Amino acid sequence: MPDGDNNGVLDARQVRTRAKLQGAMLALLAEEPFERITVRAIAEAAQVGYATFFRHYPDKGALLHDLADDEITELLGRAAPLFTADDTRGSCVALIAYVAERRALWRALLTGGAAPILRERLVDQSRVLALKLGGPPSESRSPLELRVTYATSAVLEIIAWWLREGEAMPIEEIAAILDRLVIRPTLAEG
Amino acid sequence: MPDGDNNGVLDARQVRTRAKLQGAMLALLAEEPFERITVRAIAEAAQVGYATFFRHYPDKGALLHDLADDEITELLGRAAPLFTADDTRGSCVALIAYVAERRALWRALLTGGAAPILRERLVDQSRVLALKLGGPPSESRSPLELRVTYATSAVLEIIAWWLREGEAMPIEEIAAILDRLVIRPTLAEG
Amino acid sequence: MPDGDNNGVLDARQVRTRAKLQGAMLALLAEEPFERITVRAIAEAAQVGYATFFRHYPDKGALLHDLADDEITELLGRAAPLFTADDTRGSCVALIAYVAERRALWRALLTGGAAPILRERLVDQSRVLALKLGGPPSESRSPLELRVTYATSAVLEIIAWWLREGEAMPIEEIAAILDRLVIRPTLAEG
Amino acid sequence: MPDGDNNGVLDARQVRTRAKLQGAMLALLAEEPFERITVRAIAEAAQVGYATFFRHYPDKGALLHDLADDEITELLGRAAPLFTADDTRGSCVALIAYVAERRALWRALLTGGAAPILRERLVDQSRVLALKLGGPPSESRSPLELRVTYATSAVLEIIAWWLREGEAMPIEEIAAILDRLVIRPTLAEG
DNA sequence: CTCTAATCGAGACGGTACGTCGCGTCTTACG
DNA sequence: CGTAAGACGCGACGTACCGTCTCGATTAGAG
Repeated sequence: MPDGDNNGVLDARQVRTRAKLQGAMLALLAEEPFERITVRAIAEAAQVGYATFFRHYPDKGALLHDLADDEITELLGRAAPLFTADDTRGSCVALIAYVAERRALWRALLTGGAAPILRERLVDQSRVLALKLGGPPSESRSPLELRVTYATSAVLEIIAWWLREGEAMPIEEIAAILDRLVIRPTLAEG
Repeated sequence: MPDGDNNGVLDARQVRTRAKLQGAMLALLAEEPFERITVRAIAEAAQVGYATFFRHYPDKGALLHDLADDEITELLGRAAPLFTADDTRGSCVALIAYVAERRALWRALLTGGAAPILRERLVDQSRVLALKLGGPPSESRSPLELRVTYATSAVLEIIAWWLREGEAMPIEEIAAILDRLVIRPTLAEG
Repeated sequence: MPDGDNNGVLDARQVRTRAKLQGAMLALLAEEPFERITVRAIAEAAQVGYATFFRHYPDKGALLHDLADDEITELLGRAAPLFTADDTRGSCVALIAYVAERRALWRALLTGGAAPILRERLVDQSRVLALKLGGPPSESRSPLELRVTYATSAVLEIIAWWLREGEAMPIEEIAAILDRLVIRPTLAEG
Repeated sequence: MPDGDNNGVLDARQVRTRAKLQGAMLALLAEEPFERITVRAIAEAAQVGYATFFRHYPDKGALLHDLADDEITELLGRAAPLFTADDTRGSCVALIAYVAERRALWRALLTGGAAPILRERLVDQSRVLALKLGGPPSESRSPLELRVTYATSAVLEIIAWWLREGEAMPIEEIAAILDRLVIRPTLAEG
């Protein structure tokens, strides 16, 4: 939750400023690694005073999370059925289609300089979610934690590859690959 | 290749200093993310003058690579058979056993703050290697690039998990999981 | 002259606000140097909105002058007889008695953080006044400017000392000292 | 005593840098009030990196004191005889002559923006010195503290006036005025 | 075993980004 | 519809780290 939140009521100016900052961050992420993006560059790209940045976020990481956290939650919601639905293939298509809708955002987040951070956060959230949903106390051949970590990471890797280099490949095809390479083996292991 | 290289002939003092620097880097990596490790901290931990660091490496990234590159090459050499040998299960065991031998090193590199950097470098090297070995002009169901990216990342994820949290699990077991979750599906896809 | 002046006619609210601001300034001056008093602190101490300050004064210096200028004029009016009256001793007593009446104000102004500013302004005004009154084209042993500067500064120094540390000393005594140390020598010089 | 002092042993570079900083401070003091001189301006004028300033002084006040304190001590040493010697007139001449020798320095310190700070420090030091020398337990007509405060301030005022506006006036003349206006009345009071 | 050249410890320095604070302006939401 | 609250642009602050540089003081390894 962003800083300076006044009971969720934001001045119109604040809304505008945050939108500008988030846009600037996304734009810069497409160009260089997160660590090398300076707050000054963000402020400049956002056409916003340098100090103003800190009136909204304590550091650039907070801006990234403000950007990403809602999206992560949404994505995880779409990914959960992969491992619970009967029609894994269809779930894969649905997941990829969702990412495709927000292609620009996810390309910046997953193929840009923030990828490692996003990946870590997604894996963490997946773990939390999986433990909550829990399944039966695991009589599977490998620990739940390992399977979640693996599956999340692998799904992201494949999506990232597709966003980065496989734009020519149709959604159905990448979804099928995802299904065969990751989802089915993981389910078989459970 | 490190700086100050005098035809590959190193003064005894240089050898000592570099060893100290590498040891310090490994020790620090276990505690905090690579980005937050300062050259000053490395020099201090290595009991070495600050400027001395720069006589050996242009920056801390170079030190990390000097540390890691030989290991990466070695690891890739051990990993290649996974996808070529008949006995994938045995290859998995061999790979994991190798990692286990150098547990301290690989734990620092794969579970510490440098993990994203190492991962990226390993994936890159894998791709280079795979394209060089390059099987027949691919009649497989998914692009070689994708399979390499996926497989490398997945193998690393599983090894990292094992080093981080699965120390209780015997080598054979984690190797078997690796085989079932990653290697066989990838081969099936090829 | 303060801002927002509407032909010298002030809304009752404006009068109240300015009084609050002036009171706050005086209170703060007793505690810390003028330069370190922030407009925010003044507004807060005055229980007034931050922006409201600027509706009354362009900056904190203007508030100080609004506070001080009338008093300075009054004080100078009382001080002028020192150098013109026959009974210098009585004039000294009158001057000190006047300061004593407004002890709180003058203590804040002369011994607090604004002292250097006040001193400079008083010396300036003295000079202006002296040149206006300007005796005969000076056949004295030292320049009028020097004598005025010296005398003003010295009178202030003595009054400030009395306000700061000499509260035990009766008005007559400090007045006598002032007379002997400053007034008589200055007149003898003229 | 300046910062970073290593047993009084200074690197040649440090000596150079401090000299540059002090020169820059003096130059700037001649132009604008101390409070409005920025550290950035000092560093730039001294042709020195901004951060380097802080390696030598914690703030601009410390630089000013480093500049002034030795001079203050020296000046006080020259001023002490004023109140102890038989020949007050000669002592006045000696004092003014000393100031005249270092005219540039003292003009910057006493007529520039740092004047209030210098004045305060000088008065403080005078008080310390006077209490140390401390004549007989005072049977005088006014408190020693008051006389010291007055005399120091008055001497400074007269010197400052001379440096600021009275350059045409010969040393002997201003010394005589100083003697008549301040020294003799103060001694008479003691 | 000696001498000479390299390496080293120490740390000052110019530079750049940080995050904070205060000013004075200008917009906004609310009464 | 006016006014307080406070967001904003600006720019200085003091800090941290980078990578360069100069000093002497060791110390290795060639002769």
